[in-house]
Amino acid sequence: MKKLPVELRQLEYFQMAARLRNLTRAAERLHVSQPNVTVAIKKLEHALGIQLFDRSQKQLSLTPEGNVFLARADSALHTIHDAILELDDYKQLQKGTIRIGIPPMIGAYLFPRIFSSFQQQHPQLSIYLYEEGSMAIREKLEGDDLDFSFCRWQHASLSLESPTIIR
Amino acid sequence: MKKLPVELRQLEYFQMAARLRNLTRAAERLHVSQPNVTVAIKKLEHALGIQLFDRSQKQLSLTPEGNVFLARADSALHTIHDAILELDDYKQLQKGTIRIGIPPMIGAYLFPRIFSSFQQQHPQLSIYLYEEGSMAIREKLEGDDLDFSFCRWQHASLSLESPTIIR
DNA sequence: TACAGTTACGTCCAACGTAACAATA
DNA sequence: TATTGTTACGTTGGACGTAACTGTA
Repeated sequence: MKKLPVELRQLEYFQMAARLRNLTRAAERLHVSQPNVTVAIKKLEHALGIQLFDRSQKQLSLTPEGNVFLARADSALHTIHDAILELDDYKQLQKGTIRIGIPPMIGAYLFPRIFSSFQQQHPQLSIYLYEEGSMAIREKLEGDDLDFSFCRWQHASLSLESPTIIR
Repeated sequence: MKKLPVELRQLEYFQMAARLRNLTRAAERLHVSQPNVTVAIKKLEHALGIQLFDRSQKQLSLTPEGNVFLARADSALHTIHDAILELDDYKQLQKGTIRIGIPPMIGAYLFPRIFSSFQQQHPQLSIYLYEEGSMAIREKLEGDDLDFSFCRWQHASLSLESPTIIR
């Protein structure tokens, strides 16, 4: 595997410049001085051995190769951005509280075993257990007062359509 | 869009360390000194606010979060790697020669118009035109002596199965 | 003691901002 | 002349390697 001749910052500068078609405004948005954007993109072009922008007009535009590369840069930056969001969720889960709704009938007989084994695996998690009837649970779940619940009904409302499986 | 707190080099170091489960050997493979790998990964962990490696054992291993992040890092690095390969192809095309096989019958009547408009759009490309019979063209194509051809036959050989469309 | 990882430190490159310059409408 | 991009330059943060230190089989 050859070493990558590209820097993430260069990709970000290029992405912004390509979107705004204007180095000055891109620099403002990126909170850096304008020459840095010029230089970063020039270095990127040199590293890739290809011209990304057409500078012949007043309004700069992407070359065809620039367009190709932009799509890839978008994808890579998006992937990294998502990874960070994903880890943020993870962190929140690690120190957070899980609010579970559960009907008394199930809760009394089935839940204790699950609960104690879960607590062993995730000692940093607090679990708040709401033992209530299905209708009350449904209301709390829709109001985001519960994270999830064990219960069952015929017609789920639209706001609760995506099922989540946690193992 | 918030600024990314991550560097590509950090991702590369992390990726190699995760694969080899050994910072010393990772450093060798990456052609950098071993402390740099330690520091880079620590900075990455700090930037992400999460622990990527379990260092409690002799042989280090990924934490669950580390595994999650590795998949994303792999994806991002792969995307950028692919982008560079794609541009390399593009560059080769830009300064290269396209070798086209075409049967005389088609070539004489249909090709001149296409050829001249293509030359206008890509003046840097040389086109070598081989006007021959289908069997001769097929042999040259399979031997990589032609880039593509216009012709038609019943049973294409296995080495020519992937069709390419260039517009 | 051998091996893997961390900490400390001095060096150097490259990213930064400021400022001067060039080009185009 | 106003606007946008480029070139020049001095400063500095951070990535590097060397070396000393820590911890564990």
